[in-house]
Amino acid sequence: MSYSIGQVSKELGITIDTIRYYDKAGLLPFVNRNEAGRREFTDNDVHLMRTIICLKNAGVSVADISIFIQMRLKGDGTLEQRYNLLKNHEKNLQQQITDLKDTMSYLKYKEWYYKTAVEAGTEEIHFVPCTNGCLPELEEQYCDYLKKQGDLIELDNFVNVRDYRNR
Amino acid sequence: MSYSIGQVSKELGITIDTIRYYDKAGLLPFVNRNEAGRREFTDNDVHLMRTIICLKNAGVSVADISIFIQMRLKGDGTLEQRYNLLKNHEKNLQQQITDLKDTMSYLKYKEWYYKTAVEAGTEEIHFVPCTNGCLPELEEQYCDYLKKQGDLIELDNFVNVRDYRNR
DNA sequence: GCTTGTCCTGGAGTTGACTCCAGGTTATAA
DNA sequence: TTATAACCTGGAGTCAACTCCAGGACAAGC
Repeated sequence: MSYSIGQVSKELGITIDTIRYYDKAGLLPFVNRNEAGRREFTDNDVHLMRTIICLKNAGVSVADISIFIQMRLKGDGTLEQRYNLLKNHEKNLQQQITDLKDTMSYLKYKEWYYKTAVEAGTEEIHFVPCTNGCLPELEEQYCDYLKKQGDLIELDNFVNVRDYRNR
Repeated sequence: MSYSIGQVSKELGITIDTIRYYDKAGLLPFVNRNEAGRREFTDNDVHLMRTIICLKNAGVSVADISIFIQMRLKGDGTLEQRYNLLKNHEKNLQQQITDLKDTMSYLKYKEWYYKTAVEAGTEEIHFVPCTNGCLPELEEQYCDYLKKQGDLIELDNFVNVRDYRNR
């Protein structure tokens, strides 16, 4: 049993053009063709493509994934290299996750900022009078708000982010 | 006290060209110039730029950040719109974090796959004999490994990801 | 006062990851 | 059997986000 490019496209949620682009870029050397030259994908091919998409989601470039696939073709001699490549991308990924969490923390602070401003009807409640600069105690006020909410995890995270940003 | 574009560049870890690009794109209408036409950044400007970089890290496009900044210039009438814009990006961000965590889970599985293959000296230990396809019980083996390690959180996450992928 | 460094603008070039198109072949359904 | 749907290739186009460059102005150290 095999699948056409259109079926795989639907299954994986990526366009036909993208699959062909990946093929051109050397990401799919394992996909066979029928007599007419059309691609025929096996279940295993689709599984491998899920791994490729996973690496993409992890922020690995098409060029790097291509290197990984080329190593795969070379056999067992490259096992360790492949392991190291993944380990490296795990580090990147961990950093990305940390960054996004920090960004989220900051975003929540900004949401609080705008929620309170909307309630007050003006942004000025956060400014030093007669300026466009924020009050120095603003972040402290937000911490108090988090404490009142009992959100100690977010509080802890925000304090870290704030320390970093004001470094 | 004010800073030159070069100082800000170092402070924020982005290039001078990128700062000028952001300015051209309408992200920095608040930055003033001196008599000679050079940009002079205040502490508050730098603080605002950190927020812009934060939004960038959250995956917000330069065009969307520009909209946000334009709303800021329009004053209190846009407070609610700004809050909603942030709330929307919070959703995106939460999705990104979830995706990255799932990707991480899958990456760890692949690392285990390669670690065991390296130890065995060949990738074939994971294949159905005489094929290039993986054993159907492979993921189960990994689950057993996680259980033995006592890593029940990762186990739980991996099972979810696996269910989704094998949907 | 001269050299070297930092800044300015407008605009062109680059990169990565697609996305689209022309022109053609094969498969399927009425 | 004929239309239309799905596939093929090579190559051009697009888009976002930079990145670089030419040509010129101002600043700072010696």
